[in-house]
Amino acid sequence: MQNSLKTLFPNFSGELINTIEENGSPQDFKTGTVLMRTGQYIKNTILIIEGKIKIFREDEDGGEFLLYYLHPGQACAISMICTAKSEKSQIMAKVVEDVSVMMIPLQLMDKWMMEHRTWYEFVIETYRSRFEEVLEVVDNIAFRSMDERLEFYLKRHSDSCGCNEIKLSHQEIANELNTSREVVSRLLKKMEQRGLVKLNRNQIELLKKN
Amino acid sequence: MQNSLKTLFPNFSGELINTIEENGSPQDFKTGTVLMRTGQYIKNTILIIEGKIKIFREDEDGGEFLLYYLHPGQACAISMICTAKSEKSQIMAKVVEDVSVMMIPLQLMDKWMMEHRTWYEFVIETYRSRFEEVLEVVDNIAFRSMDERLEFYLKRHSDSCGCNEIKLSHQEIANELNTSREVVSRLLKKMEQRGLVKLNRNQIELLKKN
DNA sequence: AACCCACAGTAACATTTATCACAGATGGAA
DNA sequence: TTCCATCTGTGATAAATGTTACTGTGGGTT
Repeated sequence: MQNSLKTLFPNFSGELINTIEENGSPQDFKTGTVLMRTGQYIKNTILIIEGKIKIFREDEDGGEFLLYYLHPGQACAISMICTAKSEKSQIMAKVVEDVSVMMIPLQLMDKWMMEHRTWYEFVIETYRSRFEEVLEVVDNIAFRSMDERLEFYLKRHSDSCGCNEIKLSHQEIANELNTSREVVSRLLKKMEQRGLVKLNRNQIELLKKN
Repeated sequence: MQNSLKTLFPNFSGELINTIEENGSPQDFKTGTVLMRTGQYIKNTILIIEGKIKIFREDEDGGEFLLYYLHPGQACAISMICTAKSEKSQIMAKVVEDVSVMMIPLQLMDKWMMEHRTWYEFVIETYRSRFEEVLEVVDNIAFRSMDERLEFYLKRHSDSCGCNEIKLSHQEIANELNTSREVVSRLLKKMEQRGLVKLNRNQIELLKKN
């Protein structure tokens, strides 16, 4: 574990790593677990060691909208800022690939910010990059139509897993883009005709165009 | 000026106020000035003393999309986080009501974060609340249709100015919601029929329902 | 007054997206 | 194999939004 932290968070000082070891509690969660729910109070922040977590918004009718994924070596930005006042969560966090995480009590956040330069930098950078990512999401829904958003979504997925096969059903994709399955099926079919993808059951293969 | 800072940022310690006085440079900008442009490097952060600044995204074709407004007593969250590396701006900032601001060189940010507890808390809180605001924006475009978004937009405006008369042309509103004037006109007309607003030239009066 | 111009209303039409309805395909379980 | 559940494809239609085109209106200018 010590090893994992060191390699996953290479910028952390040795001292900080030790502090994390002492104060954090390692935990595992199965795919499907909801780690955080809108309106719920946040008591911990999370460092991801392994697996994948989906961060999304949910509306009253249960509609979803994907914001971003958290991967190993990353942390939940939102929880890191809800600091002192242990604010309510404005997002949902759901495990999409079995995770192993390090839970860190929120009350340590402020302390560490002052004591550990590398922690401070990590928090700021995490927050900055998440904000940026959300702004990109805003761009997509504000300026682009469904077909472009779908392409962007697929590309992001393949970037994130480093492979060209995306193992998701049309329904799942539709959920994350907050549209309907039929729309996704149709648009994917068009993409296939344009030679951008190859469609199989439960799997979409991205064909590099270049 | 000293007085303004004290009243506008009541949580700042006296010491911090002095430091700001010494290092910041007060500046005024006229309505219409673009303070920050997408892709531009950020060298300063800004405390708003007076006036109003609009923060929005812009696409390749010049389409706009409103994120939020900055009022007196607030600061530009984005610039505060682009800290050390003086990152590029991902947003546009435009003066919509003559402003008087305090410019603070970015290289002081990290230093102050460590030295001034009240500055640290202000930055964190600013960032948290802006993130939250942007998430609300995401909700609106992801889950709501144009008529609901328009109502929300009008309400936000009247809240922000504390009055019920919104002095904007349909065109301006359409720009900020990234739609067309015709659509805004249509929807406003429907709202008038439902008794929610009263329409005048260059002015929309919100009628309290209840 | 005569004119101009930004603003507002509205009809007609195009396009995009959502919804409904159903059929076929695939793979695993019995 | 047979059966069933899930996934996928597709047409028909509805609803929302965007686009084009034109009219009217009010205020300010000359």
